[in-house]
Amino acid sequence: MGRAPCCDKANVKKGPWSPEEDAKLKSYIDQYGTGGNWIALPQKIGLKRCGKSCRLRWLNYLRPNIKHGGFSEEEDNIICSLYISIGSRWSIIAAQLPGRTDNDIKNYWNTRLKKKLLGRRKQQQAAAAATTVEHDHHHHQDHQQSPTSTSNGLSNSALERLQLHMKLQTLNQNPLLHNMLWPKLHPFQEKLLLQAMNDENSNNNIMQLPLLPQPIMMESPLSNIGKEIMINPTNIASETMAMTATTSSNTTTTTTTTTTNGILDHSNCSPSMMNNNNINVSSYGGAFQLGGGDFMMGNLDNGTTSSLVWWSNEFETNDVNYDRSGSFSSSSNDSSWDCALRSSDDAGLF
DNA sequence: AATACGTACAACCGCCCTCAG
DNA sequence: TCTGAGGGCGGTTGTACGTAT
Repeated sequence: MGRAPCCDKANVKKGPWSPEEDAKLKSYIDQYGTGGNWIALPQKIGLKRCGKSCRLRWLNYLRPNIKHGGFSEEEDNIICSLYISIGSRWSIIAAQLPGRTDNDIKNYWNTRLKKKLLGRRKQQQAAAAATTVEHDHHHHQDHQQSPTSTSNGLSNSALERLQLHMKLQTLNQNPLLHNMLWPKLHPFQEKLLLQAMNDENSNNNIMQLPLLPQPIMMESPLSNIGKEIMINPTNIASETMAMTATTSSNTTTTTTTTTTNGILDHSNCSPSMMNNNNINVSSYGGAFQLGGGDFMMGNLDNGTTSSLVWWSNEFETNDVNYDRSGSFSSSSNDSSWDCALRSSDDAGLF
């Protein structure tokens, strides 16, 4: 059963916003706020616009401190690492980049960054030609039938992330991703990726990529090796998770903030992977072991900032598998990290 | 100069989730 | 417990602008 439309489509203006409309909307919200009801807003102001359209215009363009264009290399790195880790959760990625909107990042990724990293499709095909049968150019036509997945069940996003992952492995000195090291794919994951790219006629719709049973070894120097980052119990079940861990040389202080639907929440809910609430930065030379759980992690380290991505199949507690993705960032005197994690359900895509 | 093609980005569509009643 | 309105989100489209032929 369909839903009633949120507004009278016939009497609503669409298309680009005029400066007058912008001014009306901005001055009203500056003065009175949104009132928590976008649908009613345009009527109050006298705008012939859908409430959703007003919301979008405000969030993506009119609200204060919005940045447009001019993405920095650091922002590129964060977007890339988060995309590999959590996929197209643009709102979560945007939350890590102050002043950026999910729409902006999504557009930037689709139109520029993806091409910058992966190159053109023909180049991808050429790279894959040694081991695969060329078929990739059918993807656009596939949209009618299967807009979000390949015939073997891997989502296009997951496939793209795998391709990106493999591509980055081959680029020891990618000028864009300076000093960035990525964990290698497990041979079995690699095999499945190639199979996914080859197997045009496969009917397998439940393909899952297994996780590695051990941490990835890497050689990236990381200033925090040997230190221990304390993480307080955190409500993992929250829609969006944000944690901040602050460390200093010998003493460890922890500030943990969990955001549940925009509301700060410090309730107790410790996932099994965070044994003793410790994230132990082990001597794996950039790989991290976390509470003894099975996980993989990659990092990028430019000397002052390290960004980590990791995923685990131990992301569960109280017999509940959480299917939410989350992210946390931590800062210390000598480094700051931005991390993203994936739950076991999603991890199969990687 | 005209046309075709490519790119960037604002905006829309429609599905999903949350939560109040 | 159920229902539906509103908000959030990702995917997609429309269009202006730039570049190549």
